[in-house]
Amino acid sequence: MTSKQENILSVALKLFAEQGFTATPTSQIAKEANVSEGLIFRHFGNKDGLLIAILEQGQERVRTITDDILREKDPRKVIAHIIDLPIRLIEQEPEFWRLQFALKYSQTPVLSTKHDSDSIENLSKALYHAFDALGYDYPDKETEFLMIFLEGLSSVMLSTHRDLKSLIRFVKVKYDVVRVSDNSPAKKLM
Amino acid sequence: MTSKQENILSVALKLFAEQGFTATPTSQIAKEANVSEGLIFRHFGNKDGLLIAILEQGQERVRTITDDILREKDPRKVIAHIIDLPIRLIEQEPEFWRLQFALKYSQTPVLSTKHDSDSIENLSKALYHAFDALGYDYPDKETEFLMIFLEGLSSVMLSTHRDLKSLIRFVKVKYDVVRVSDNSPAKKLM
Amino acid sequence: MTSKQENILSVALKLFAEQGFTATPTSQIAKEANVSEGLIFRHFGNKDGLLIAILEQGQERVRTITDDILREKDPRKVIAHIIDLPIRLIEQEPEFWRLQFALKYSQTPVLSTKHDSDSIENLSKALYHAFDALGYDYPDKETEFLMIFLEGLSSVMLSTHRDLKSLIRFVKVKYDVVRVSDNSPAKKLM
Amino acid sequence: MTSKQENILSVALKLFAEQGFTATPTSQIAKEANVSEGLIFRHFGNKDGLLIAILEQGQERVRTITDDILREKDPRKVIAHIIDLPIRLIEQEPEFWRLQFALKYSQTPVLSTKHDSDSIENLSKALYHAFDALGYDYPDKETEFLMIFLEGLSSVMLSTHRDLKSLIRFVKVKYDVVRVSDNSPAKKLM
DNA sequence: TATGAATGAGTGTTCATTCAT
DNA sequence: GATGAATGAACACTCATTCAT
Repeated sequence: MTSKQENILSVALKLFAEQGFTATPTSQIAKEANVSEGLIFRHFGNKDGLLIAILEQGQERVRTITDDILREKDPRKVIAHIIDLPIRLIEQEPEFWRLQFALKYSQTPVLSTKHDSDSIENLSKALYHAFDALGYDYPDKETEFLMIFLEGLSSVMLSTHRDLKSLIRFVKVKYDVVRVSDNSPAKKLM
Repeated sequence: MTSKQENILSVALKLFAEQGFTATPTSQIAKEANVSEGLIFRHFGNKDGLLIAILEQGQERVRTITDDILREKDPRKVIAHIIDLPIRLIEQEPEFWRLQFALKYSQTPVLSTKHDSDSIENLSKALYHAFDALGYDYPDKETEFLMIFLEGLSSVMLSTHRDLKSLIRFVKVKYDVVRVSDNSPAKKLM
Repeated sequence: MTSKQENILSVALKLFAEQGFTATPTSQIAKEANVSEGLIFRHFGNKDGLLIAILEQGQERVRTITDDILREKDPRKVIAHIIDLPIRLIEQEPEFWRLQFALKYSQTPVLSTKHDSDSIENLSKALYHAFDALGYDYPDKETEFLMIFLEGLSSVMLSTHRDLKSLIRFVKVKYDVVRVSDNSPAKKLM
Repeated sequence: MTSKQENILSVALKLFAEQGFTATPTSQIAKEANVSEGLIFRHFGNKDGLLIAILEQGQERVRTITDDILREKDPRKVIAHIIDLPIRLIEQEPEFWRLQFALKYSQTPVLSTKHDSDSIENLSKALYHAFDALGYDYPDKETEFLMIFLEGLSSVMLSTHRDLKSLIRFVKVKYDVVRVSDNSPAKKLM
């Protein structure tokens, strides 16, 4: 991968995230990447190809993080890590995730890219096993519930500037996956 | 509002939801609404004006539903109704909500329409009072948590075809806002 | 001529003068004249018809002024009056003349309206006779020269905001058609 | 400047002069210049940009002629050259001047191009010095008078097909800036 | 007489994509 | 590999004009 290629990729990700995929002309990408417009098509075939390359590159980076979690054995730690996942991922590369969410609802046929469904599937399984190991009555429902909450959490993180750190701690306490310091008022919940 | 105007509005909502706002040409709207393209601009000024008209019309219908909930006094019923809200709203007009979510991430400046932030704000307050009345230790956090879950729930309902009825029941049981039938195994959770 | 018709005519003249004929939409005329757009077409057939009505109405008013001059017998007074003509006409209805000049170069096929060529022809003849009566060697050339100067004068009056009063006086002195007061320095010219 | 660019420029000048700026669609320019419509916008940004390019190109050519005059020292020759200017300029590029005059009255905001005001300003100064050097009592008025006549002369040349050669000779004799042949009757005027 | 909803041809402009160099 | 001139199919939008009421 030449430096020009990298350049195109990172500029395009930034612009797609800021302005949207369709609203970003290839001419603007070329200009801001200091590259001729033709080069984009030489390397990525067409505009969709460019988007796919960005998505694949991003998912590669995501996998390195989720794989870590999947290796974890302690069920409480699994749950805690998964609760931490949205904030970790989004803080690491907000542009990629903003684009990801935008595409999800954009009805662009390109969204037929595998998405991140594989990773999600694996995380769901890990979460199920964790809830099961901890003796939850309905580990499947608990899994679904928490995963959907995290989906919402990601969504809110991306569309507002709210500080969600304390909420995340609250959730961990709720699931009893964090050591509660004595001076913390969070003792009995629900 | 003439019948042609109604026609334009409903066709546009359908197409915007299916294909996205920017990806839908006004020419297509005109053709499918059996109307000249110029008429769209005569009535709504420009394409953004058409979108805004659709959004306002939809929010009007949303308000009639949320207003009902805000009149409810029993805290358990408030919570139950709010949990039911996503499925109620989305089943009633899935196209409107698909469009709403798409716009949220589309970076289109048009999304500066107040959104449904007013309704959400009011529902949050009602939820807070309900949790407070029921003696929850951290009603603010509980509110935030549940609202974000519901955000995720809506998102999932729109992007997949999963059946979420049983999950919703599970959540209601979790919050103890539904009469649990004897043969139901859901008694103690978490 | 109903009051609505008058209204359309005067609003259209104003707008045509300010923005140009082609650049002024009939919709704007209708709105500013508090009249439905259809009415314009009912009365004047089409947009060109409206322009022609404006032009004819204006030329009627012009003729009443030029006819006065044509009745004058004293050659010096004829010349003086004709020199005064541009400023008199333009100060009286600047909008009409701005429109007239704009049309002259606009290549709009409508410019084939007789223009004011009749009046100009008659004024030229009167000027010729005046110069002839005063013993000018080349009354035809003098006439052409002065008429063209007045054309330029009109043009400059319309396109700039220069004060041309003193120049006009200078021209009258040049042609010896005004009583020069003793304290005036303009005694010998050229 | 590629040959296609030149092509666009010359075709556009011709059409703008013949039909007017607003009345000439870019599609027609493209067709007659054997060029895709998009190319016009690639090179000149928008239709106004095309007009500006035409105007600047024309003014460049004008300056080479006026600069010649400004180098002249003999006051009589200065006056004679300036009297000759309209016919020289307009015969050289009638289309450019027809366009220039059309724009002057068109109320198009594009006319804010400096116009040829610089050149005119300089010519006025040269004329003033010439009249001054020749001992005219009111060189400023004489300058204004002649400049305005020339404005009218240009206007008439563009809007009619009259032959103005003999009038121009008459004017030069009037200002005593041309050698009068013996058989010419024009000796003393006014 | 007067309205205003409706039309449809056209206008300037954008943009992904191609291709000769 | 890399450029940038060139294309052509769209696109949002305008506007004179018609017509039922």
